[in-house]
Amino acid sequence: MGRSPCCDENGLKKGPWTQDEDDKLIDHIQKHGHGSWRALPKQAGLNRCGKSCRLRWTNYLRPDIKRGSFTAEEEETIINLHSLLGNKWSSIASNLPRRTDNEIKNYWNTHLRKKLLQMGIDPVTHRPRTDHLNVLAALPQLIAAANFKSLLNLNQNVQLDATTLAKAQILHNIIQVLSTNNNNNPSSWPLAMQTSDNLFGQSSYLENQNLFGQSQNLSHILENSHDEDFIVKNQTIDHPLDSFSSPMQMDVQDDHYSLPLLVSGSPEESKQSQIKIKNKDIVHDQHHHRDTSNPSSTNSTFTQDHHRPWCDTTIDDETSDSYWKDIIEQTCSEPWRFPE
DNA sequence: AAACTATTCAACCGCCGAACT
DNA sequence: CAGTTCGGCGGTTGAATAGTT
Repeated sequence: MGRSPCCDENGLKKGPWTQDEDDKLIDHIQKHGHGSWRALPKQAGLNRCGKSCRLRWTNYLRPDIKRGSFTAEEEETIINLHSLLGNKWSSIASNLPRRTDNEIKNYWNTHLRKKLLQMGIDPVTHRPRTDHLNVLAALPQLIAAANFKSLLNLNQNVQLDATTLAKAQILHNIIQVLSTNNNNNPSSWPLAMQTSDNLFGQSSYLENQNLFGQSQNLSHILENSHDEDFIVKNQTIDHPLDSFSSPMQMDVQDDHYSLPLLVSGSPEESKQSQIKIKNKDIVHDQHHHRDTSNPSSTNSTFTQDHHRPWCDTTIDDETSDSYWKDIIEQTCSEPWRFPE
């Protein structure tokens, strides 16, 4: 079956639409409706194929289209629906009044997908990534988990592999530098990072014995977080990044240790709230009861990525060790912004 | 100021299923 | 019933723009 593309017809114009073409299309549809898209171009005096006209109308000229930035609610809706529907853009669009599937698709590919990746969430499965990038992206959660376990005085005999340790060391340096450079002067970071001789020794969070003293594998911490010992009700724990930010607490309720609910604002809102860490940012996701045997596989959606200095960097699916170099470089080139 | 790189998004491409002939 | 047409969908492209060196 199938058919040849309608635009293969001789002499039909392709590419960006002119104002004159737009006017003709709008005028024709307002007067006669679109009827048969194939017949429309000739009737409207357009040297375009019907498909091109339909696309132009449905994605751009239609009067009921809402354009501009996506609201936080819209973002949340898209992410939630995408976790349920996958790349069913038309279905997702049907739940977002006045937004087109094309716009949602573009927004996903250019903003939301990256945002999820930066949070260590696989944008396809909507679950935490399991590759080494996840260790970085989910660092706050991982470290919090480690601290949490330490608080509970658990003893674990788990090997920490050298690679993970090395990466954690780099991250520790980064965070330590951030914590000691409250003047927002990124130019001082590289030197500070190079001269940091305080590896694992005095950190307020990395001196955690379970994490480094007893060589607790980071991922294993989460994998084992369903242990009964790991379940605490109605407690809050200090976030390990407290040393350079306002206290962040994890709400631990209902026998769940929850990863952050993922809700994100529009680009404008994200800028305003970037790097802002507040207690409310991490909440128990009561709407997504995940498998408690694997807390890392939360089905929660995204909230804010501003608790990472590398939040604006792009992390592709393809990974390599050079990534870590890039992380350091990017971290040092991007100013850390503190809560206002 | 120019060259280069990264990002955005409008538009196109190719495929599919339903309707039509 | 087979072939054709059509509308719709998701993936991809590439020009325009913004940012960086």
